[in-house]
Amino acid sequence: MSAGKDKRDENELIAERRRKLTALRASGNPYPNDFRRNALADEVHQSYGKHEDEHLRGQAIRVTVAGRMMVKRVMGKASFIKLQDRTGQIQLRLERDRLREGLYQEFKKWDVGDILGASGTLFKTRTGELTVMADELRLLTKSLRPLPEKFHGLADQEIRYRQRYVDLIMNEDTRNVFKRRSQIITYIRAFLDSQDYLEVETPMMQTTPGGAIARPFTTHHNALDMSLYLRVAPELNLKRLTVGGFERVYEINRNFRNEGVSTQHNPEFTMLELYRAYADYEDLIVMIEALLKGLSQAVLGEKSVTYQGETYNFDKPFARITVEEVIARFNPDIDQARIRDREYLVPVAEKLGIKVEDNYQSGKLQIEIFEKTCEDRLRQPAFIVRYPTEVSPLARKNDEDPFVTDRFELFIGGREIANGFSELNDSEDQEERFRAQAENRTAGDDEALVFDADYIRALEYGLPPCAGLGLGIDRLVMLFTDSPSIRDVLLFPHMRPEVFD
RNA sequence: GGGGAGCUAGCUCAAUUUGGCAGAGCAAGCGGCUCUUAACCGCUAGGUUCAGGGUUCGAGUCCCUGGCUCCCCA
Repeated sequence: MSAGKDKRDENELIAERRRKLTALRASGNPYPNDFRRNALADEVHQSYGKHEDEHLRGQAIRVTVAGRMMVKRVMGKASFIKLQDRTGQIQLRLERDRLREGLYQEFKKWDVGDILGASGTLFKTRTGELTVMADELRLLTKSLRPLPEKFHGLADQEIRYRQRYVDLIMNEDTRNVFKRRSQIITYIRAFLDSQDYLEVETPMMQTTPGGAIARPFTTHHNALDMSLYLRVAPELNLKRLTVGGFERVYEINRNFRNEGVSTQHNPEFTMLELYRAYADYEDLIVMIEALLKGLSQAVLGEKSVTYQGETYNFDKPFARITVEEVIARFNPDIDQARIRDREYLVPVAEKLGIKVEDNYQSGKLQIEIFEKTCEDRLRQPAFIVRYPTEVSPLARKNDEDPFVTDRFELFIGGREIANGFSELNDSEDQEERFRAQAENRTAGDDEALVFDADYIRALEYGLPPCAGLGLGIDRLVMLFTDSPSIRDVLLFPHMRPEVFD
């Protein structure tokens, strides 16, 4: 659709507007920046919407507004138009005889999409719509490209994503998604700041991919002539800061993972990651429950959220169940006594269509089986706990059962929203885990962790006992905006390049 | 990576079982109209049907290749 479209874009409609622009240039500046408004659409509605017409006219309340003209209805010597600003729309009535000589004639040549400023007094129309009777009117920005049709608006998904500016002009729902996204992040910051967390920023470009099991992007630094990775997680740096004495830190920022693109995945995505000293994963579970409950209340005004027709409740403590228990629950045929037996699990996994690699031990097999058979059935908020040590190279082993770690993942609506654990602060144990990951990497697993000698050195100075958490902001925003695709909550989702010829 | 759906005027969409003059509404231009709400009335103009190739007397439609988007699966 978009390929090769640019040339034809210079069509008659644009040519006509360009002619108008040329005429405007001849008689003045079509892009002035000396106009200042004193009212926003929503403020005007809030302050005066309830007053009667007679009262409004008696008060002669003057306002000066500005915005993009979204509606233009000319009826001879009078018109109604609507201006849209960041708060909404306000109607204006223009009458030829109330405006400067000749201005109404000029206005009739202006187009929907142009940005205007106007002053006048408030009244209400016969149908009760609060309206500004304008006596001053200026063109502030000439628009050259026609907006989508006023009734259906912009529906083409591709254009909505590629030309988000048009989507934002046309679709209030889109504007509301991104306003809510901002509210959510603001709430999270306030929540953490109130608990004395320190917000930090750590490098996005690193010499190792960072602490997560994921495939990285690589880039190149020209002056230093060296390869760099875009981080897959800030985890190791944030724990270095915890070693340094920042006992409560967090970062809300981008991670980059070189994976497929889908309704759930974008190559760059936003995570909250936090670390808290003298706390374990159970403390974080309690914290997340409080965070989500408070967030829901703050953003939606209630303690539950309805997503794609299904309602999730944040009011009660969330379910907690171990990985092995949840596998048993959804796979009653599996022999629980042999759930750590690799020889037993391999054929079970293969029967499920899982491609079993030689280096998969029973923990990895458990997780593959879990992902295949359990994940999307976890609808109400649930913490899955005790992840196998094999797949948790940075998490603390459980004191009683070293096969598993003190780790959880939070699932809502069948999707992983958060991942957290008590941190591994035994440098010798960590060194062994890195070596195991390095072996996997040598065996061809390009998602495996890279041995990070400086991180071991940091741990050797002493990482206080602590717990850490990663929470996917995009997925959280999807949940709280009822958005079916991650692209709907990213202002500029990743797209293949548009071809301009 | 595999499967399915889609791409027609600036926008939203049509175009008959089985190939036969590519249309409407909005937007635009001109004219009319001093309370409209997708304002209304009249006239006019607007097309590389995603791109390239093929079949055919004739292709938006059928076939092949490619591009981009969406959805499902891995």
